[in-house]
Amino acid sequence: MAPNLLVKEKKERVSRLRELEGAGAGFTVRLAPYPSGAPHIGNTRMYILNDEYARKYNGRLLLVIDDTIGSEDKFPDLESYALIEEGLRWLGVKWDGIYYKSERLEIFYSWAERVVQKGIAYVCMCDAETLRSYREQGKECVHRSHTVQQNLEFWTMMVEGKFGDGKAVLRAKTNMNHKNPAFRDRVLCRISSRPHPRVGTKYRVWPMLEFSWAVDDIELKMTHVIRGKELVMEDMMENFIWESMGISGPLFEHFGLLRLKGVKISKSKSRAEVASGAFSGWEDPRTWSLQSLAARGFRPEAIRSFMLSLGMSLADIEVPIDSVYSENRRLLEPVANRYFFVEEPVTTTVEGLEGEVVVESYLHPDHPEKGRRIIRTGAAVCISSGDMDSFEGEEVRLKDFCNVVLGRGRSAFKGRENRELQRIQWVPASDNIRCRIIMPDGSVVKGLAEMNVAGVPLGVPVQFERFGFVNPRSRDAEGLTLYYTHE
RNA sequence: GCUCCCGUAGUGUAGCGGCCAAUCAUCUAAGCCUCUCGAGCUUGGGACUCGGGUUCAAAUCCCGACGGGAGCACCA
Repeated sequence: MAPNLLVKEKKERVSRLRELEGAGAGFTVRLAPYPSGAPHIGNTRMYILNDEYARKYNGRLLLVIDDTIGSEDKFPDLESYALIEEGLRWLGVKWDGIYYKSERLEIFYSWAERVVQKGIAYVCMCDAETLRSYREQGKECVHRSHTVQQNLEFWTMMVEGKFGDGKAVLRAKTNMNHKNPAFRDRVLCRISSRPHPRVGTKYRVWPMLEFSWAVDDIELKMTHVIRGKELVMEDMMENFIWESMGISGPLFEHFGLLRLKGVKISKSKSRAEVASGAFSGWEDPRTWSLQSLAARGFRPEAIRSFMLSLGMSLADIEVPIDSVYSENRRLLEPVANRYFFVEEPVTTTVEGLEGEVVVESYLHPDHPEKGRRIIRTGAAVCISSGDMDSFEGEEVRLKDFCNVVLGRGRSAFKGRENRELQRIQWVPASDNIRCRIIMPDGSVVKGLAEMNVAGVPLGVPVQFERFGFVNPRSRDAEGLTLYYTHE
């Protein structure tokens, strides 16, 4: 190959994902969201990486809804299934098949039996506390020495409902003296009679994450598992089970923990707030759900390129949310039309101005071909109270219109020629549209926009000059409701 | 405490034995441009945690220290 081609290729390398060991034909990975609320920005790293690797290797991406029974404060709900698919579609993630853990209990049961038969799992009837303290002490309990036959019987009793909730669990027989206390005889299956949104009370024994995956990573023929590194312990469990059974499983790949500075996400809190009405719904920006990002006018590609820029680094990182914003701004900036908006308006009348004035400006200063916008105004205009506070008594330019010495109530006209003055946005006092803007923290900013905004299409972000990008969402008699995207 | 992981500019990231007086993005400073405190253009700023070792050669390999993070749930 010619050397100049090599150089070119090196320059075009734009955050290319590193190669995965053993990736090739048949490459299969999976996405395993848990349906306890809408998917949020924090979940997208896992989504994007799996999706992107599946594309890179021309492989398969399976969507496996991880809807086991969960816990007291983390349980599946029906609404979330749809929210997940909707969110993923918006993100541009394409899956080649969808599975539900809740439909695969029989498969887990048969594996559980095999595991018991192999002698690498036993039914333990210690309560949670005893179990934990024994694990800490490295002490074996009496149940550990039961025979395979006894364990098989106990297991059958578990499945048949002879034990109450929490009265028995299936545990892996790893090693109670394992140097890593977290690895000592972990629980594989437990009993919960809580009704499941899809299968009700049909099943009472549910697998833990690591066991369900020890099964499904084989059953669904995964070649690789790309997951956060908080799950390395689970890899160890899966590997233990596979090794004990003499089968080989997929390769594990991890990425480090990502924290977004300026973003606090709690799915369970969001769910509670959405349910109580404290949040307006899953579109409420405070949920940081994909639905809310869509409502704010984010481009899914911005999320994708941001996540890809982090790569597969194992380091735990904290990145300011502004990095995501600047990624999105890059996409919005060239296409978003510009309009005037004034926050908390105050009226001032330009003295010495008669009749109606027609003001023309561009929809986008960098793209004159997009056309012009026209504002017809009288002498009375509204400006934001913030600008009034800052510039009262000074000569400023009402952008594209005229220069005035700003005063409360009345301003003195200083000519229309374009001069180098502080420029401020304004709207005609008589002809404007009321706007309410939902801010990322859930607060509402009220103000007035020029009338051209009234006809703007919903769902297409625009820029309110010197205010920020906003996404028009709905229109009613009260005016326009928009979501604030970012600066 | 125990186990594991990580440590390149402010924040991320590339590099993974010589081409590195270290890439890119963001950030930041100045200038140009612009009827937005936007965008664009130009120029500049800023980093291999520390200490040993291996080697002709180390950001890259080894050891130790220090710092950060995660796991130690009958959640995922």
